[in-house]
Amino acid sequence: MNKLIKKLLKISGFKKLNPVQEEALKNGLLEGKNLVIASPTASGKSFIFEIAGINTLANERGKVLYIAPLRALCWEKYQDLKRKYEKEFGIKIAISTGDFDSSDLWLARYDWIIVTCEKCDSLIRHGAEWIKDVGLVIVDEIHLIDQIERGPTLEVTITRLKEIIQKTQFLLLSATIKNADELAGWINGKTIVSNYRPVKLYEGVCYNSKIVFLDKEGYKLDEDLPVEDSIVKNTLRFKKQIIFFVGTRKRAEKLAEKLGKTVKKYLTPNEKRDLNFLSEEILNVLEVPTKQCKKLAECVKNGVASHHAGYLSKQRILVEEYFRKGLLKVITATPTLQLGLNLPAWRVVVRDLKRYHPGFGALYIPVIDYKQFVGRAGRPSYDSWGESIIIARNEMEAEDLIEHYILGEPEKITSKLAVEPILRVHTLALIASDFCKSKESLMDFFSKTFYAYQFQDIERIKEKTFEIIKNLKKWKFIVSKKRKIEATRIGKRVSELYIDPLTAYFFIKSLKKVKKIELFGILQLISNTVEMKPLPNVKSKEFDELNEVIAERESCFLQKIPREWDLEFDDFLKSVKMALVFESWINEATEDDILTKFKITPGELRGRLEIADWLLYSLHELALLLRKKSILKDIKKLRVRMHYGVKEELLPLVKLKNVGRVRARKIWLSGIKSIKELRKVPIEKLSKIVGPNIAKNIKDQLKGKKVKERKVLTLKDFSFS
DNA sequence: CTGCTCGACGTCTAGACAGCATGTC
DNA sequence: CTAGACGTCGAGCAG
Repeated sequence: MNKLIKKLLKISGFKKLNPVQEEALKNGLLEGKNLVIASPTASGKSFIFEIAGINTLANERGKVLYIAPLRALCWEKYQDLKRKYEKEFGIKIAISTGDFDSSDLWLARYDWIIVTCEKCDSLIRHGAEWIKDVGLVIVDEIHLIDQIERGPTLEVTITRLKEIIQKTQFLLLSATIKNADELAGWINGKTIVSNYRPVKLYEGVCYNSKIVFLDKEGYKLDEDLPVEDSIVKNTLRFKKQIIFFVGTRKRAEKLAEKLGKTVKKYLTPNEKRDLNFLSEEILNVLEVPTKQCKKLAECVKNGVASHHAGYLSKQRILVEEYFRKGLLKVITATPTLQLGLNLPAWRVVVRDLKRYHPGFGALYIPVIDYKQFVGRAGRPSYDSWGESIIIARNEMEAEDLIEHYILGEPEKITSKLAVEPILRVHTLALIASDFCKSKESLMDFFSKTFYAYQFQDIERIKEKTFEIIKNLKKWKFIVSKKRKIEATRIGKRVSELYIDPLTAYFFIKSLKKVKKIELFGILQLISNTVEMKPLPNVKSKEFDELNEVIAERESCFLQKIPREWDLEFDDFLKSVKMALVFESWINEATEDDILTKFKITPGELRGRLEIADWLLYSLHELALLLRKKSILKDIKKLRVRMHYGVKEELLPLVKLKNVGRVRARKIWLSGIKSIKELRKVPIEKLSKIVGPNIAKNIKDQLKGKKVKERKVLTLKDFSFS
């Protein structure tokens, strides 16, 4: 066996290669052959690309580019690779995602670069030179190319990479899908399909108080408990952990609450003590805990936690960490945990197999999703096998579910490229980065996509693209000279800002119209964009109130108010609600106020504010290009207020480090209303307001003249645990 | 008159990427 | 064309 592989095996703590890995080697993994590998989670796909990556670097075949769909996944992979290989092989590993960025210019100096798909797209648009030096491209979770929202970006990004670096090796990693061959055909490579798992998985069904497996003896359950409880009881008797997948957030929270009663009987005093600490930590993530935080904290005391996107990421990370450590026994989750993330449990229960789709009602989830869920069953170094359980109502249903999910074949994946908004974004991007300079070259590009390969026909795309080009011209983002198409200055900027050209068009239209700025109007403008969608629902009770707001503030709006019977009215109403939420935020409402009043969870609010920040920045940049000097300052101010969630009067105070909305308000209330006054206040008095440490810190910051020190942030500064 | 239970009816539903420049309680 | 859990509100009943 190759010396290098031996060394890598040792580092990763494996004894020998598994069948999938052998297969990959046989098919030219180290010889630069393109491969599609379709196998279950935890089948050792990571190790395959690690071998390929290190080999590429060792033979100086160029950089390695790793693309994953989630920031969390990138972060996990980054830490893992760094720990294992950076020192050992003297290679430099970098991460570049929306929240962590090893400054783009420097990326050229790194050997192995980890990015999200959108970031990769953005880097290409900004013309990153080092892309040319990439010798191996690894795309993780490639089956997401099927997703309507983000798949096309992935598809276009891969196509562009293929065009820029034609000799480069491509390694596509996928969940088990039906048509992996098609993907392989597209990238002109070979397919490796396998069902190998390092830990044996037994898939079963639960009905009539028993769990039945296909190829293993089942369990009899307590009949006097609800199903979920008796499954948990059965699990805890083996001293094992379990994850439940359910359909909605509410159900996840509810189930966690319910299961606490059963779980707490199995906790040792030590565990109870540790859980109380954890509970406390989870409770105090916010200035004022919301009802939701309190509920989660209560559950955690019993060794159970729910997990979904409505929580703050810090809370989620805590839950994941302590489940991994074995302290938490049960997680009830929505599909947040579907992808990647190393969070296995001995047992996985898929409780809700139907999910609601607007306009279609409740539909069964795809087999791929089911397989991804149960892929988490079995912790490689702890369990000698894993178990997954579907909950059925009766024997009849159980048989159907076994047939469909356990024995069934995963679906085909199909290209979703012909979807308008995304095609619009990419058409402009292709033109703006001079990648395509005519209709013909655009069509030539699209003919190299997975869509074209799969359907052998790009007529639909052609039609849509021509329509899009017409609009982009109308909006003055592109111009055509003779047969050539070119982006205008503003078109280029729009493409770089990574916003939908349609959003940019609305922004520009509004900016041209605006004379005096109305904050509410701006807030509504950024709320009614593609980027902000899907907007939180308007409850029927809120309807009247919102209509009143609309009437009262009629003059604020930058867009024309649609009529109640217009199609856009629904979105308009939602955007007004969103604007009200933002307004409360910058008027210093707490997260709990917002949760109570608008039913928007802290996690969701945080997410929206992030989008708002990005859109406000874009709005500012467009105003700059339009020479709307008079409103630049106002937009900037609004952006800062949104960032901190403060009224205008606190703006001077939040400029200080370690002073956010809470401390700033405290200081202000004590009568200190400006930096000037703050300088005069004796440190003793300030200590009483914000505590001695912070007081000293503030005073130190004021010592220096006006010079603001800029710190170059490295990733070391972000430690998660 | 008050407080409770029950059922009919109505309501609501998963997730998360990007720009830029850096730090809350 | 298609679901199902949960909240709300009013009716009906006991105290």
